[in-house]
Amino acid sequence: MKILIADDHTIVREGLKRILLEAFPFCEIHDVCDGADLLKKALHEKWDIIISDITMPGQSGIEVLKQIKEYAPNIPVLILSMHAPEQYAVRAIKAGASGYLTKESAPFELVNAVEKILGGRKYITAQVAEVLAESIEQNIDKAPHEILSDREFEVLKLIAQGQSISKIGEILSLSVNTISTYRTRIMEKLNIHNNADLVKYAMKHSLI
Amino acid sequence: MKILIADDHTIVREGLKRILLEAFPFCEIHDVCDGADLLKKALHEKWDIIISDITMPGQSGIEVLKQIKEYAPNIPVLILSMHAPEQYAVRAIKAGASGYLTKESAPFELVNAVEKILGGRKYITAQVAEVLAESIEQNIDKAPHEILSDREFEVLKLIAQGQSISKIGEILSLSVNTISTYRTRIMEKLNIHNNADLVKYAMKHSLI
DNA sequence: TTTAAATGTAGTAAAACAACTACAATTATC
DNA sequence: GATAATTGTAGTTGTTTTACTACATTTAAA
Repeated sequence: MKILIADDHTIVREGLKRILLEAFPFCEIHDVCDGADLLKKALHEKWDIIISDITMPGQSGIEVLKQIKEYAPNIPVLILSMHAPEQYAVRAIKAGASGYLTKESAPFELVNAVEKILGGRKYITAQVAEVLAESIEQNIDKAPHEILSDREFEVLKLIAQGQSISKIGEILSLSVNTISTYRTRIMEKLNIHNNADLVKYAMKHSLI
Repeated sequence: MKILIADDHTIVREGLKRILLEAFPFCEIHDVCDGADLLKKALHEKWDIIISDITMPGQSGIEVLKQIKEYAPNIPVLILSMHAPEQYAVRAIKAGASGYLTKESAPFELVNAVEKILGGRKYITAQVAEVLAESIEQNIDKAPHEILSDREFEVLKLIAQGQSISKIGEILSLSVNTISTYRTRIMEKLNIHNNADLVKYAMKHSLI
């Protein structure tokens, strides 16, 4: 059995390996530390499951997930994030993840998830199920930022973190103009008129 | 040997345990998941070393660290954080930490750190040393914004309110370049590198 | 009481950004 | 199943911002 782990924190990767090896002593585990490597490795070798973080240098985990799903739809991906499900679970599942766990989960839950996913099923915790259910309801009762597209959301967070427009362009490998367009659309959608309010918005909604 | 680990992410805690047990097979490791438990456990038992995250629910790791150092100054504490040293290392060391590592470090570095600290020394990486050195040159007893000049303070507030540089120039009837210079000086003094952090700073200190 | 640092102020040139416009590909909606 | 809206993406152009540099006044330190 081959498992691929993606996480930018070495300690986390190494910890994960040990947890998984304890449960699956005969599995072969590889790891990568950013989105680019993840994509490369995911497509060039055969894996039984990929376990990936969301926030990594370079492309976000969701982006990479989409690409993996495009080119290798059969590799199941379990997202293991630090963020509460409210923030990313829906996007992750929509992008094709087989499960969404937070790093607050217990190891046995991780192991359960891996087993279930290897069996061809999805692993949806009660918490994730709840936000999924909610997300199906109308946009009316959504927080404004939930109507942002994936890219817009990504850019919102980067701006709120203090990244400049051009840096974001670099990070996402997109034209500066594209980022600028996203920013404009974000501000329209959130009815906000400058970066400062955008930062405040992000703080208020614990997006950063 | 008794080690106490504090981190809010179960997976991280469990991973850490395994890494440490591999290096120190006979040690006894306990773990807690928030600041309150950490403090309680730290003071009610005897530990050879505490390894703690910074961002935890409830009190921050730094807060708890200060309290531990107040009541049990002899227990060495190693801070293991996700944040780059620039952000927290100085505060951590000042609060009495014996070392500051990020989760990007390799396991062997963690083990090295633990060994050195158990030997009664401090473990300071080159990166941390650098920010420490810088911090000495700065005025750290005052709240940073207290060292701003009047004009600088005025500009800080306007920026944090979302005014653009040029608008501020208009408001204060000064050249745009002048405002820009103030902004630069503000950022130098507050050791901040973008408007977003400036907004966060202002919010944190209730300046807006 | 010199000397050094901090403050208030701008100019210039280069870099970054915003505002439009545009268009193909999705995705909703009717 | 056709039509409208949304999303992902950029180019062009004019505006804003930054990064430096500079300099006269205050203020603080030796």
